[in-house]
Amino acid sequence: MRARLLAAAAELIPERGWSAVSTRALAERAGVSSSVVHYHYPSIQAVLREAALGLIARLVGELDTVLAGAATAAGAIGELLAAIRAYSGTDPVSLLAIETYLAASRDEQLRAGIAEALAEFRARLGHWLGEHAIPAPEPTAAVLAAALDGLVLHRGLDTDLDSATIDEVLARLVPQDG
Amino acid sequence: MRARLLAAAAELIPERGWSAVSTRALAERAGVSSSVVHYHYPSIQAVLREAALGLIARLVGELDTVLAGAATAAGAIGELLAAIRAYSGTDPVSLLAIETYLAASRDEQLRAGIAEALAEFRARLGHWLGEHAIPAPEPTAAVLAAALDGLVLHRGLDTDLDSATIDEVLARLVPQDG
DNA sequence: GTTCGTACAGGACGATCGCACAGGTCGATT
DNA sequence: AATCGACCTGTGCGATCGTCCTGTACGAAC
Repeated sequence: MRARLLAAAAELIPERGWSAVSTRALAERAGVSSSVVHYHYPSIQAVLREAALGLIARLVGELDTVLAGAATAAGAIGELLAAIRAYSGTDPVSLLAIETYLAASRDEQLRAGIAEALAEFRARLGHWLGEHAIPAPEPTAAVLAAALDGLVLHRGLDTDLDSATIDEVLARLVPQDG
Repeated sequence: MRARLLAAAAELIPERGWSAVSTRALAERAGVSSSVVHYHYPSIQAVLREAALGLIARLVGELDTVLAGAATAAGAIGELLAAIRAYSGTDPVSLLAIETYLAASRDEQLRAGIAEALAEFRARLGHWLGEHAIPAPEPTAAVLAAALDGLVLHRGLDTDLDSATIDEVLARLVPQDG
């Protein structure tokens, strides 16, 4: 039942906004009484936090499988862009991620969790870039991660952001010796 | 008095979150009765929308003065990074901007307004890049704008993101012939 | 067969929400 | 002096909020 509550939270946060997810709406979506929420969790915030951090962790975990499909650095950019192509900036996953960024500014526990996930993402990406002879791998990973998040953010406002030219521009970030 | 309400909204949106700004809190911050809100505006959403779009427009307007201080493309990157250095990702302006992005997904009028502002930002930046012989200026401007927004977003979680190395990495986006 | 802990339902608490409406103050107009 | 419109206050409506409290169904333990 905790899983059903978490799934309901993951649906409602993008729909209504973090601070507008109510106990009753959450329970109704999960198909249970509103008392169940406070039986399993001390507060609404705790449900939202767990649901959000769970999704973020899954997103970070996807990085490895994405990078596994790329041989060159430019190829990795293409793979990364292809991976975030599913996130239109208006889909539930994108919105939930951004909502979590914001809620983290008002919830220290959430901030710590998401900061750890971001650090892990950058560390893995930086390690991969270093292995593929990209100069300054860690800062490059940081800029790349920020650019990917920013692109998802902007794609919610301009759906033209997935043109092929974006790939070429973003590939400038990973200069190859050859 | 409308100005006082808008100023109060600009304070409260980052503090509480878009959907958690109430009529009474808004009125109290502005130093008036809660009825004043509905006297000047048809709804709370209308106040938040006007306040948010006003701030976004001011931010876009800053671009020209920033670019005016740069001669080369790499110099422009430095100026842009210096300009967003004031936005820590946890300051009111950053948070208000991100809140507006999110609220736009639930408010078509807001979405149209912010999309127009973003288009203008990219057009101006793209035009400047084109004048300075950067290849593919428009897509470069789009990626650059996304990267800047993403960097602000991530700086809220990792304050190390303003190291000098970021400048060099981001400067790869604007290759010069020489 | 009785006891007991777990997992749920239902209802009620005071607080707060957006919004509407009736009155009141006050400078400008006639 | 009377009138008017702009602007603001106070109050109240019904709805919804988070949380707590009281059952109750039910399988496991003994």
